[in-house]
Amino acid sequence: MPKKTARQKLLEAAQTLMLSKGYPATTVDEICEAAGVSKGSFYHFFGTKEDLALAVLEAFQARNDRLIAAGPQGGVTDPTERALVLVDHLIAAAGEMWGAGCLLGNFALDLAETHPAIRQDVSDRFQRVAAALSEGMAPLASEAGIPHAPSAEELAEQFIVVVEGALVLAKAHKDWSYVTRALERFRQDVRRAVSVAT
Amino acid sequence: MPKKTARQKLLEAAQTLMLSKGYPATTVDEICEAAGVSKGSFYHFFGTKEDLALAVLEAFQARNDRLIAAGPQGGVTDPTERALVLVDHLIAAAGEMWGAGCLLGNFALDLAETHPAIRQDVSDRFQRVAAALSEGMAPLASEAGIPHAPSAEELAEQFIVVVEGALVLAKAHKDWSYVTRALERFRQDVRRAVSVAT
DNA sequence: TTGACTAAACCGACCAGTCGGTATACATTT
DNA sequence: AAATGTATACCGACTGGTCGGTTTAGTCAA
Repeated sequence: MPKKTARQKLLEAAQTLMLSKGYPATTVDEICEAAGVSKGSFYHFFGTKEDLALAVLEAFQARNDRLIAAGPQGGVTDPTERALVLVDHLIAAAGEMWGAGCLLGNFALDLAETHPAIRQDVSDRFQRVAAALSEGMAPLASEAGIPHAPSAEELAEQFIVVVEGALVLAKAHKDWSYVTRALERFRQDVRRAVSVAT
Repeated sequence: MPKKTARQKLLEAAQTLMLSKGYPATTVDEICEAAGVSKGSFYHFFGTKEDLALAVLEAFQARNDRLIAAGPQGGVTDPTERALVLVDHLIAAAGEMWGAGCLLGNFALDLAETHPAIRQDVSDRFQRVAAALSEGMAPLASEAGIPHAPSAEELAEQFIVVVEGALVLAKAHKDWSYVTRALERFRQDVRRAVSVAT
């Protein structure tokens, strides 16, 4: 069982570098140096740079899945309340999940046209989190007491849209508060659309 | 009369290529070939690839400014109505403005860490459109008949967030309808936040 | 012995940027 | 009107360096 170090260090170094500079600007040599690992090792573990990117994507989303599942919404019994707690938790954990950016969004913009396999992988992963969030937000949709209220799928989709868009602005302005504000507005929009106080 | 051909063709080719593949993956040779212009010409007009990127950015935003200004909101007298017409126009013209993506967003994610000058330029341009939209949306903020209603600045910021985020998803899924839906939801959110019917 | 791993030299493709040169147009001089 | 100067547009082979990836030669632990 190949375990602990080299591969893991490569994944972490690659994630950091690719989040900050993007995939094309991150060189294999650079990743190896940052990980303190030889290039021979790199190609022992990953067939190509693209393979590494897919593995990093997997690790990135696995971590976020864990962070979402670790929220307090599990302990809430009332369905509507649980959905609202989920939204609050997503917002509270945003820094941990996307503090350095979102690999899915970065890769989508960078590689959609040039690396079809990565684009497909990113697309699938977006679908998966959309489905998961949609399930968690379902009570908010059935609750809807207002005309043109969005479905659970729409709420989930809009959440992802807001996160990705806010990250773009945060990076452009080097100011993470764009994310905080955008998510807070999303929170208010959801509550208005469903007519829940606060 | 300003000269017509080579420089202009380079700008157009570069815009198309950079929107689709991103800045780093777009080579100078490729731009020259697409423009039907020699490399010598390229470096006659632009000092570096980065200079070209800045020029393309300028052209991109100039075009969008024109498209926004060309909307029907100018002819509306009632302030609130005019602001709502502006929002509708932005959504209607989204395809023309961002049908192939948004250079500001692409560059922000791609180049923020590696090309400080471009990042600064993008940041300034985002600020500029935010200010312009904010001015156009001001009546909606003062109208606010609902608690926690967003300010005009917040409305403008959220609009940009939604556009950029939706473009990320559209590219990931190769499906532009993500933009249409996200903007439609934004429209509803705005009207709810300001309590205007429809 | 075998399989995980290191170290570094190496390769071919490719890339941004350079350089020497030609072409045209329009002045200025003779 | 011819000759000359000059500024700008434009060309494409070429250079120096970088990148992803390979190869070789070896280390170390189970």
